[in-house]
Amino acid sequence: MSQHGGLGGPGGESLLFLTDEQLRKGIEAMFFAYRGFTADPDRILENYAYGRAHHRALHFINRSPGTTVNNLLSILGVTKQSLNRVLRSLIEDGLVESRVGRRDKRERHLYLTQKGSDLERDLSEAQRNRMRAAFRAAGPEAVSGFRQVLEAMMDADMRHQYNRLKDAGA
Amino acid sequence: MSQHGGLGGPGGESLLFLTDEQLRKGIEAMFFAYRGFTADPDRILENYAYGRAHHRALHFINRSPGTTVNNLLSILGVTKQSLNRVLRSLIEDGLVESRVGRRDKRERHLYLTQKGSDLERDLSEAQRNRMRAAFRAAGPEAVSGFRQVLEAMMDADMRHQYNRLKDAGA
DNA sequence: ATTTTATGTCAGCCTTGTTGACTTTCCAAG
DNA sequence: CTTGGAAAGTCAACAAGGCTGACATAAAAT
Repeated sequence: MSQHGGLGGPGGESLLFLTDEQLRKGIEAMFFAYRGFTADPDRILENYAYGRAHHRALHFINRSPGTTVNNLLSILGVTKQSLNRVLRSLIEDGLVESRVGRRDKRERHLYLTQKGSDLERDLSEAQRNRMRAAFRAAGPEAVSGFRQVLEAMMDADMRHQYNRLKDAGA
Repeated sequence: MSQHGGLGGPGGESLLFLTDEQLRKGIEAMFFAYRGFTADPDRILENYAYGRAHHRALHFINRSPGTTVNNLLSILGVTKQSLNRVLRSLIEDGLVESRVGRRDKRERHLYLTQKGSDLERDLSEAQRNRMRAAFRAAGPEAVSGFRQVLEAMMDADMRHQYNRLKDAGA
């Protein structure tokens, strides 16, 4: 086993926190925290015929209005069939508008309608409230560390997606 | 909108990091990081007839050998029917042993067999490797902040479960 | 003119969650 | 000792949301 920690050998001071025990705590923290992270939007979605997949679509369309289907596909990391099922219901219900591209007419550009924007706001507000409470409780330095670790945990291509979004909105 | 930040009014210095923009970055970081978090075990599980649900069961049985079904139920937060399907296949395939309770014979105490322990080790090693790389890249202080924010993000009852596990293993 | 790309759609499958109804076992209170 | 209720397991039916494969259409690119 890779049990580091304890005795401060050469470089030991930087390995002190990397025991399997510490790593397992991190793993379990991710597991339990993610449950909390999704709990509030999930509760709201129970009142609709929508699930987490719809929430994700609404979030990223709101985030990048006019985004194409292909773009959304690569961000969400699902198949087009899977996404299409979600988008179809959102379009039918009038939460998302799909406009044919002007330059490239094959593309569909996605926008939230007022109705879609309203639901997105409800969902993200619930999620932001929890995030805000957690950030407030932990403090600014903890928040910085939180983000650093999460960024380092992403796959490289997802980190690029994340950074494109991050920079676009800032 | 609850756009704080900017101008350092009364208490402004402690709210500087709580803009909706910062919160949204935190939300997206959680989303993308969780994908990375599960990616490696998922890849291993493709070679078996198992999924994430089996991984979770193996993890927590390994974590608390002899735990009862009810106990596992409350940790995993699923229905007994859902867990039962997973446990049944793990028991049939000889990865988990279910022993009738000595004091209360209604209870089943769950243990990993050698085979179950082997798979659990593979899965958790893959997950730990990523966590270790992220922790190493971010540094000890970031790790502390990471854990603080995640703990604050959990539901209260999940935080209790987490702490019981945390203390037991330490 | 042909190929590639973007999108949509149909059919079918899997995992993993749900509810409801029911049985068996067995501890514990009356 | 009987009975109520808790713990566990099972069966059936269903839904969300992933997946693959096959196919259609329109439009861009070559």
